[in-house]
Amino acid sequence: MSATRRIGTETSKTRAVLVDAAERLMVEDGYAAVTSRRVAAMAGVKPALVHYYFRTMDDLFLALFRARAEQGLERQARALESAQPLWALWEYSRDPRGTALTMEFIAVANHRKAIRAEIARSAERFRVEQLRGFQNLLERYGIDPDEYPAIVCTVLLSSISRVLVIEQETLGMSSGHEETVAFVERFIRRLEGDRQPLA
Amino acid sequence: MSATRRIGTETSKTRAVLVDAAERLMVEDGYAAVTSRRVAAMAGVKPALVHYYFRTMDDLFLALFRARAEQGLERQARALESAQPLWALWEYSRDPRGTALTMEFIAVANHRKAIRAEIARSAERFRVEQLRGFQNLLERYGIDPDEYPAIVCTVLLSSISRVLVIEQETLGMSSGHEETVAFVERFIRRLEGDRQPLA
DNA sequence: GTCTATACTTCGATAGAC
DNA sequence: GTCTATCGAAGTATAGAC
Repeated sequence: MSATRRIGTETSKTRAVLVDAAERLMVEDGYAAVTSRRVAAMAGVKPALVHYYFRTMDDLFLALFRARAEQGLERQARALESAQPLWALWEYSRDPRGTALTMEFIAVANHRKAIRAEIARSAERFRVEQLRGFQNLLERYGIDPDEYPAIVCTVLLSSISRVLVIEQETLGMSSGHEETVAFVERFIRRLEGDRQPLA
Repeated sequence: MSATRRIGTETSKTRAVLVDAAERLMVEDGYAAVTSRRVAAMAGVKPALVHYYFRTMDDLFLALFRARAEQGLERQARALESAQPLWALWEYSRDPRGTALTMEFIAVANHRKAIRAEIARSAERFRVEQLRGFQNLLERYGIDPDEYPAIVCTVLLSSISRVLVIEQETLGMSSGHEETVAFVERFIRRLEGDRQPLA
């Protein structure tokens, strides 16, 4: 391995295509399916090109993770600023694609130490941002913070949505889901009324 | 592949050692680390022996899964029959080892279709058994089933505990955990009092 | 920027000796 | 029951031509 090995630019169109292909493989077939050969095949290029844009496969995983985490943070911020923040956040958290990706990355974290730190840092940031939003919200809605602390609401919301999505999407299992969704939405409705259709 | 290929007995001592090795690898390094070579190395035998006891690696995954699922169901049943069922179930659900294994199997399910059905069936069984226990419990404790349906309690308990364990064990992340645990245990304490030390 | 060609590793699986 | 030996497939990664 020479120290001067060439690497493609980060703004390349092909690079973005490779990241998208990696994402599709990861969501549909699991992280073990994200190999240079299969990513290249899905993108319609040759495997060597993957290594031209990403020195190692870890670099590709990290590029994908960072791109999606960035988008996720923005989406969460928009949800918190919307007219019905709880509804918006609940819907966002139940998005199957994002959760499937998150779960695969957590699995990756279990055996690629280089990636674990990045994921942990990002997860922490999601939580902190969401907590900040919840603190404002619960105060606005007049919730007693001793009875329902904002941080607890944050953890509960992500826990419930995540497990529901995993069971549904990955395992095709849904017993108790309808009732749990109704239970959560009863709370939200009490605070924000019925969900208004988006403009 | 001849149709008469030899296969070792299910009661073999070595076979059990191989299953244990597979479990350790899976928990510590993720499912991708469970290869015939590495399992054999950890068990102190040669790779060919793995294929003598398990025709394919899928067979090994399934054997591991079934064995642990069986143990888990028994443990859950004992928890539900104990003096403080909610406390016992809560503690059982927060066991790190079991959850790490569960998460890896869910990741496996995403790309090994043969294993998905088995996991889904097992998860369903856990839920049904726990639901049955909760229905008795909540009635005994005088909980209004319209306000807190047993099935919802079941889903909530598994969701919260699972996400807490993943974040803690896999990512080393713990913000909000203490508060969430306190929140859950406040409910349990209201129904079953303080946790009594085990005999 | 993309390719061909290739080195090296690890994997699943099997046949057959002991 | 356990081993040696081995095949073919698939993986990561690199050098160098175009």
